[in-house]
Amino acid sequence: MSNIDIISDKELKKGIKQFLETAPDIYMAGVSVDTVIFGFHNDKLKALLLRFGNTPYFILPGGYIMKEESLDDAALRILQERTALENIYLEQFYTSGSISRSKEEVAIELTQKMIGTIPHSNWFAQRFVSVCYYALVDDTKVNPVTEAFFTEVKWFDISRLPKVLYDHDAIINKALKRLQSDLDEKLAGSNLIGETFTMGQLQKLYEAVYQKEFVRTNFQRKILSLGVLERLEKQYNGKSHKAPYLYRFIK
Amino acid sequence: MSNIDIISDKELKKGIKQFLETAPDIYMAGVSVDTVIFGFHNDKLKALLLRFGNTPYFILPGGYIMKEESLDDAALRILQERTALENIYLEQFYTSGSISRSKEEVAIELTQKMIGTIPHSNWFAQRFVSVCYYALVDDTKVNPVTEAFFTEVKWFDISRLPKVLYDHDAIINKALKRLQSDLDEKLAGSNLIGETFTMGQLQKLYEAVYQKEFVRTNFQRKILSLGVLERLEKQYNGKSHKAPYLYRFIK
DNA sequence: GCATTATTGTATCAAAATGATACAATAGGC
DNA sequence: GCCTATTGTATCATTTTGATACAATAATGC
Repeated sequence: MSNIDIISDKELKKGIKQFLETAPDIYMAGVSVDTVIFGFHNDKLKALLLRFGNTPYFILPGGYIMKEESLDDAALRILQERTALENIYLEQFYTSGSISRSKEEVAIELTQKMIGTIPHSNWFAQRFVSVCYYALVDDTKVNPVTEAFFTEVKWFDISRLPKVLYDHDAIINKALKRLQSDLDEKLAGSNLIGETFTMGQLQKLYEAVYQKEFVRTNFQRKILSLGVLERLEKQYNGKSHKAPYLYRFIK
Repeated sequence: MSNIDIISDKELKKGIKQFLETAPDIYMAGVSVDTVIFGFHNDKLKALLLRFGNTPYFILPGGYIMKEESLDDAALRILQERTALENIYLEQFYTSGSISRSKEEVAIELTQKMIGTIPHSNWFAQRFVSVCYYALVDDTKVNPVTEAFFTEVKWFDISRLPKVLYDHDAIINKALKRLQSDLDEKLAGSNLIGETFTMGQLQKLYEAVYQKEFVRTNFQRKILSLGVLERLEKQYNGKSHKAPYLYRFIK
C-alpha cells in the first residue's frame, strides 16, 4: 500500500479542530456520502475500506456535500480524492437513514478517545443521512490516498470483510446486490477489468460478482451471443496449452 | 374527491408562518422525503399528485423527517397522513440532490406569491436533498387528505401526467422502472390489486405496469407456474360466457 | 330447448434459450 | 513426437417461450 502516512495525534487533533470549524460554512448539514469502491484482483471482488484511526475497525470512504454541489458531483469528488482516478463508473444505490446508525457506540467512543468530546450541538455531532454510491475501478490504476482520521486504506475480499462500523456491512451487501443486477443490464463489468482480457478472466469476474460458478462452455456461448465483445489476437502467455483469444468490450 | 377544503389565503399564510417557526425544532434540516403513490384503477396505473396552491402545477406528496425518526418511518408517516392507510408497501428507490432542483423558478415564484418572500437564511429556503419512496396502495381504501399548501389531491394516469414541478417527472419515471423490476422479483403486485381477482384482471395490472401487452394464454401459464397463486371458486358475473376463476396470492 | 356469442382454461405445436457433455485444436513441456 | 492443460466449438437433451388451436361454459335470444 502506498501513500500512507500515519499522522501523530497532535497533528490529527489540530486537523480535526480546523475541519470542525470550517465545515459548517462549506458543507451541507445532515447529509453525507458513502462509497463502496469495488475492484477486481486475483480473481476476487474487493472493496476499499479505511481504517478508523488506529483501531481494528474499518469504514467506507465517505465525505460531505458542498453547499452548491450535486450529490453525484460530491460522490465523484470524494472518489477522486480517495483514488486519484478520473472518469469513475458510479451508481447511487441506497440512502441510509436509520437512527441507530447515528448512535454507533464504538464510533462515538473512538472519536472521543481520539479528539475529545464533541459538544452535542456541534455540526459534526448531529444526525446524518448517508447517500450511498458504489464505484467500479480498475484496481491497477488506483492510488489509495489516506487522510488524517483514517490511517490505512486497504482492499478487502468481499467475502472476508473486517469489522466495520455503523451499518456499513449491510450497505456493502446492498451494493453487491445492485452490482449484480447492473452487471446484467448495464454491462458494468467493463469497468472492473482491463481493456483486453481472455474469456477465462471475464468468467472469473462474473463468478466473483455473482459468487457462484458458471459452466465454461455455456458462459462463453452466452456472453458472445450478447454481441458486446470484440475478438482480438491470440494471447501467447507461455503456458503449454492452446492460447486463448483476447477480447475487448465494444465501445 | 373527498376531504378537500380550500383554505382562504389569510388562513394559509398564518398556517405557513406557524410551520416555518416550529419546523426547525421538529425536523431535520436539508433532507426531505418524496413519495410516488401508485394505485391501479380502470385497468390503468395511476399516481397520486398534489396541486400546488391554486396553480395548474402538481407535485409529489412529501414531507420532512423528524429529528429522531428513521427515513423509512418518515416515509410511512407521510403516507399515512396523506392516504389514511396502515401497512403500506414501501420501497426507497432514489435520492434526488441536484442543485437545479432547489432552484426551481416556478416553485419559488409561486411560493412568493402565496406566502411572500422567505428570507434566504430561512430553514425552508435552504437546499434540500430528497429521499424518494414509492408506495403501492389499494386505491379503493385510500382517502386522500389535503393540507394547507396543497389544495387538491388527484390520481393521474401514469401516461397522462399534468405539469409537475421540480424534477418530479423524472422521479416518477424512475419509480415506475423500479416498480417494474420489483413486480418480477418481489411479486409486489399483490399490493395493487384486491384480495381476490380474475386472471384477466391480474393481466391488466401487469400490462399497466409494464406498459405493454401480453399474450393471454402464455401470461396465464407463466404466472401459474410461479406457484404463488391460489385458485378459489368461480366468479359468476352475469356475463354470457364461461365464468373465470378467482385467484388469490398465497401469503 | 338449442344454437349463438364472448370469454376462459388447457393443449399443442415450433422456436429459442439453457444445461450437460463430447471432442477437436493447440502451445509448450518433456 | 507424445503428453498435458486449456480453449473453442459442436451437439445432444431439457426447459422456457411464442404462437395457435380448441374445448368448455355462462348467459342470450329464438
